[in-house]
Amino acid sequence: MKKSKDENTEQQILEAAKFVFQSKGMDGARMQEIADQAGINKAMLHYYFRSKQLLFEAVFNNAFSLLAPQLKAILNDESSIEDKIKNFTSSYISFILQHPYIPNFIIQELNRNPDFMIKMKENPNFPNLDKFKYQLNKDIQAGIIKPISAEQLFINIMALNVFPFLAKPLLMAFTNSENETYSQLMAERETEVSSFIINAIKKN
Amino acid sequence: MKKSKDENTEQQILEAAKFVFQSKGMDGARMQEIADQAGINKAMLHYYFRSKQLLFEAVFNNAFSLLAPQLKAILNDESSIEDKIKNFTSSYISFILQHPYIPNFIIQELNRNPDFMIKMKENPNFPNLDKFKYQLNKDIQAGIIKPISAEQLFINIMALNVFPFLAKPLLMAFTNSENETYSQLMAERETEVSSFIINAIKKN
DNA sequence: ATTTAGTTTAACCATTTGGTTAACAAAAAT
DNA sequence: ATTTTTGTTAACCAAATGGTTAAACTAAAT
Repeated sequence: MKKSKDENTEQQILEAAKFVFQSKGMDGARMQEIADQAGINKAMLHYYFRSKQLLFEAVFNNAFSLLAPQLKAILNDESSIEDKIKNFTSSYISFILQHPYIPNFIIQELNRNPDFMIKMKENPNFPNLDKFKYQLNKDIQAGIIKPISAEQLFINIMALNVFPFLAKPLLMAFTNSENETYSQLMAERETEVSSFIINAIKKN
Repeated sequence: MKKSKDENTEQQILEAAKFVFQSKGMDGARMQEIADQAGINKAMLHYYFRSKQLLFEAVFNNAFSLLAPQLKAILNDESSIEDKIKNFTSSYISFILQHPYIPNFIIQELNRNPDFMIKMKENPNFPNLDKFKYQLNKDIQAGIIKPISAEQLFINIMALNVFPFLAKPLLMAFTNSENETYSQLMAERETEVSSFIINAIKKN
């Protein structure tokens, strides 16, 4: 069997497809551009992935499976609520530095085709809020944390972490920053965001 | 001159284009679909707007000029910081109910083509943070509010308000809600978000 | 009544695009 | 050594797409 050769090509295609799909979206991406980016013939894309749709789904699933563990950490590990918030904030920011296009890509494509989410949810280890909710309610009853629903707190944590990267062009304009100063703003958020959240929910 | 007729057609085109562009984006939108939606011949689109690009820009600018006043309110009116946060939160949520596609559309298209923002910024009455910053610093020095940069606070306010609508499909999955229960969650946020922010920044 | 100017349509066009095919190359298996 | 399987390419194809054109239609101005 030829192994090295085709696994290599398949990987090259996925790399190229990831680059093109994540920067232009499903509708804006062109099969020819992906082939050029991978340095191969366009027919190879169909040889390995059959159609644009299936190649796209491969890229999307890859991206989603990178994001999921980030979320599981905050929802299911054993640390305290306060530590979870701190850990999530700092790990999310370093995640973004490695995969800057992922959040935008996922949000954009989910809005284009919300059915994607249905398939994802069928996965039995799709993250859920149960543990986080239980833990939060315990802290609320113990009087450590002000009353808030787990759903709302989860949304707030996600919002404060993810939004600044989604809305980068808009926020750069409003805060009157260049690329560099905006990155600085984002770096400051690593501590800023978690203390903001903790101030909001902690009883004094 | 025939006036009523053509102004009507132009308006119908804009309505249809808004619908199609805002739900499918520039790349996903088809001129034929816009024409069908408007109930007219495809050639009319070019007669009135010359090209897909120009028609798109008309729709984009319309959308943006609906959003801008929302932001100006929080940045430039005379109320206290606390009131601004409350007002923005509740007015933003009712804005979304009237124009549910706008935030997604703007964020998506700005990421596709950040140069759009450059033209917008050239507008002399493009919103800026100066007044908000001055007002916030005064409150911080007076000891009413904990130290935080105006940029970070502004980002946080935007994030908490806008993100839940951008990430609706994702958050519906995580919070395990259907359309109806998710709308309820959003309704709760009208008070939830502003008290969350105020708790985070107010000195006790 | 006729000219004039703007509006609308059907038919058409060139290009782009996702996808296919048939022939060729290179390993593996026999 | 030769057959078979797998990988790769260039050329091709049909459908879709943004855009154009020339003719027909409409209503106001003369």
